[in-house]
Amino acid sequence: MEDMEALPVRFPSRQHNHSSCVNKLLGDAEEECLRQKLRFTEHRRKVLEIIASSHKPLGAYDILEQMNFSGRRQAPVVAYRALDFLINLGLVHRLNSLNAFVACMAVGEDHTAQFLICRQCKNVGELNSNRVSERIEKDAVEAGFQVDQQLVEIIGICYECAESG
Amino acid sequence: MEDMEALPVRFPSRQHNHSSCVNKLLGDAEEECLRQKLRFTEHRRKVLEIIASSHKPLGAYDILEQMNFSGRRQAPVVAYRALDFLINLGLVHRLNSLNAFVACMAVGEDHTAQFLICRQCKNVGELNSNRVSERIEKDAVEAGFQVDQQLVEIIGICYECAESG
DNA sequence: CTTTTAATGTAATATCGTAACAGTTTAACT
DNA sequence: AGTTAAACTGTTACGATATTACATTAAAAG
Repeated sequence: MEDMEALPVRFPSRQHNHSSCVNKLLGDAEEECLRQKLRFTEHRRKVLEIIASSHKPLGAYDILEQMNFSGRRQAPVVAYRALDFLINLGLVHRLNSLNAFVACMAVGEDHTAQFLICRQCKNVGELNSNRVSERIEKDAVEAGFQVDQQLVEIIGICYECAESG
Repeated sequence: MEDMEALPVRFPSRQHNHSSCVNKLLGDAEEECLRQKLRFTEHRRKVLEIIASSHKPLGAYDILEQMNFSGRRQAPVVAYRALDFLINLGLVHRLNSLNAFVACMAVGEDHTAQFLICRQCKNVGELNSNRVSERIEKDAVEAGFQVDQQLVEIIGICYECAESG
């Protein structure tokens, strides 16, 4: 018997409005930092803002380029430090197959994420399937392996790209 | 009801003898190249040999270092070209989370692989669970996504490391 | 108001990967 | 065999990604 619960999936549609999700994410970040007594500094806010403004994955150096507020070029490590922070907080995910970063689409939902990477439009969605993560966990354990972390990246064609040929 | 078939998993044990699997892999490679009329050149043989001699993932530059047969240092592109070839043939896998490469442990079995990466001993195993790959495929499709490729890397502690504390 | 912890600034460098192009070898076809 | 086409190699240079190290400043805790 299949599990019948709805499958939580988030894939950005074309007419999707970014500004609302940017605001949501910034709010979540502030809240979470307050709760955990962490500092949501300018760099961190800026990096989160940049990432959240794109559903296409951004490289660290792309982000860096957009950080030139003061006309001054920042050193790479500035971006990486902020990214590390945001990743630890669960606000940003790293896509290993692309060396790139995306904003989390399911903050605070205690989710395990599988990433859906469209090789045509380059958008990235998040499939939050507990069935997948549990299947992986079970099979790994059955194989004698204790799981700490799962990295699942699924490459293919998203719905909208498939529709429009 | 669970699927009761045995779960194919390959994780190198400590007393594992490499030389036999190196030979097996080289044989498979030759055979496959003959079948597909591809050339199994010196570089390709050497790179496969190097990778197969380690169950720990090797970076491209680690491999390169071991390619100094003629005393001469090879250019990086030499290693990358051979790696591309071997990956396309399914003899070598790339681990995206490590920027590193491992020999395939299930050549010719038409498998989908999930990698088990022990963060203690650094050995890498291969879980070839169709249940996992099918679960991913089904859930992605249900989410409107057409899957071309799955990347699954599982990080944790292998059986032997868990045993020995 | 001092201690100590966290974050930043800055420079340098390590690591990973590819582009471009000339030259050579191998295979395929008269 | 001789010619052509395709694949592979050698070499240089460079691009892209990421980290180390250390001095300085800002914030929180006592």
